[in-house]
Amino acid sequence: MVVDSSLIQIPQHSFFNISHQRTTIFSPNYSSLNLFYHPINYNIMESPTKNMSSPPPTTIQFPVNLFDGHDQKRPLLDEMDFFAAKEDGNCKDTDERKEFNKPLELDFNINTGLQLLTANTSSDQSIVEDGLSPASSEDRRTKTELAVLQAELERMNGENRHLRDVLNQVTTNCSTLQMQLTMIKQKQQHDHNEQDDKGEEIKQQYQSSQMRPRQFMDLGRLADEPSLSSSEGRRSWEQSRSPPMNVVESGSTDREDSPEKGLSCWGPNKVPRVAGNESKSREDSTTVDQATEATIRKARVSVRARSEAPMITDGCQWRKYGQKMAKGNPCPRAYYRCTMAAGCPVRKQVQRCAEDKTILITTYEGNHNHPLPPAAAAMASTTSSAARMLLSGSMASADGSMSSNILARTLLPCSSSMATISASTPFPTITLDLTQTSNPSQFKGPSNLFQFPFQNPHQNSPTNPIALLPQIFGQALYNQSKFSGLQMSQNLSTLPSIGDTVNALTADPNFAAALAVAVTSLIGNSHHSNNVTNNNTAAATTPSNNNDTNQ
DNA sequence: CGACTTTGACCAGCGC
DNA sequence: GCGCTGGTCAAAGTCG
Repeated sequence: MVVDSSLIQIPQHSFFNISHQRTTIFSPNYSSLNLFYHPINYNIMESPTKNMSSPPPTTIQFPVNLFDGHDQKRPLLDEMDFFAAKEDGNCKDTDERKEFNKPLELDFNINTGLQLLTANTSSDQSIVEDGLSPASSEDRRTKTELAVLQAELERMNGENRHLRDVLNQVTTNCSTLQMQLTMIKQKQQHDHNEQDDKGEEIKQQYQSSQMRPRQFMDLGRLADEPSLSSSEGRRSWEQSRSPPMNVVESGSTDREDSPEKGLSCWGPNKVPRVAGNESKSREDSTTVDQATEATIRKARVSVRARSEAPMITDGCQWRKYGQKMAKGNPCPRAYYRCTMAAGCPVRKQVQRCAEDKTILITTYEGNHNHPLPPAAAAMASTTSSAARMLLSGSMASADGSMSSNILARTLLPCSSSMATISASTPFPTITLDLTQTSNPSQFKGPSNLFQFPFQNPHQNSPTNPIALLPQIFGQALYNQSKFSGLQMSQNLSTLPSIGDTVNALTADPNFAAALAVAVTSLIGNSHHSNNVTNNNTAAATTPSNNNDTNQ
């Protein structure tokens, strides 16, 4: 509602009572002034912090800042078409309106940049002191309660966010410890078996079968526990042909200082350079940190997901720099590098599965050296965690691959068979298979490590496996085939914070109930409200477009 | 015109 | 040493 300051003039100490389609102006001089909105031109300027598409609360009172330099002896105003004065061409001028137009010609300034929900309480106080009706006092009390509830909402929001961060950190640490414990148990089990009555031949077979996975295990130790680096692990690594050996230069890493930091967002590093013979002369001088860094960089996370789109959207910006026909696959493999920051070493490969072309295989490699948007951070966190679990993994099996029970439980709580770790490739690779149907009820666990940070109402089909993808990856990996890139980018850039609010509101039923009571009490004062208004009011009250909140 | 994609060339590692 | 393969580069083309 845009009120031109030159249109109407209302005496001091008046205030508005805005309800749906009607605005009542209470004034000591006038009994009441009812202003009927033009339904079609219902356009209210709200605070910039609020959603512009959300209509105001159904019933709002706000003081009117007046200056009265004109005739106070105006006729008693009863009702008027609020838009008649501005839209003469569109409205039929009744005699009644013409009567009203006379006083509206007086200059008057109403600031309706409506801070409707954060009204000045001091002004409210002045209203009370000016001797208002009991009904308005009741409204003021309701309004105050609403303000208190909003403050409480914000406080709980922040608290919820903080607790979730803490929970994620604790869960991550727990997962790491769990894997390390399992690693120790398995090692002890193997040692015990070796000490029993197994012959040397069996022992050699076991060691042979363990060779490649042990590389990862030892390197994982290097990554997570530099002080525990074993010479065996280093030898295994140095005997490997993996390119990380050839790392000439490696940037500093923050992983040693704070593993959680590395998990929350891929830390910075420099682009390692592969330089054949040159690096060989430096092998002896290669530090553990460099090997670790190279290992982290070369560790790959492969995501299998059904998608008709040529590439899944993960929140990052990618630039295609090559395409090759891979052996044994009629579909070409595309190479992308991250372009969100100059020199970002992160790259990914996108290729369709040869057996099932509806499956899109995306392989990530490297660490981002720049801040990430929330959606990309969620993705990066997931893949980084997967890579770290891979590098610290101990779930070795005799066939060269690793069973993924623990990894699946920790990384992908929704499924126990989605994650596999492969040692058959030159680089340690973890594959997250999201093409399998999983039980959506398993997502309901209270402390999943990778809770979906926000939801998209368009894709919450629990029976659709692809719909589970964003829930796992914070929606970053969602198949974009059904949405435009613009829409998705907007969602990714704006929804996380909204999602936090949504989660905060929906997570606590008591809070939701309290909020519902507050909203109901607010809108209950309006007798002209309809369902649409109620919904919009709730949307304007809650700082998000919460489609899932049951109120 | 800048950003991006395409595509052939180039390089390194590996197996024979 | 040669060929194969994966990965990358960079010039040319395309697009908005």
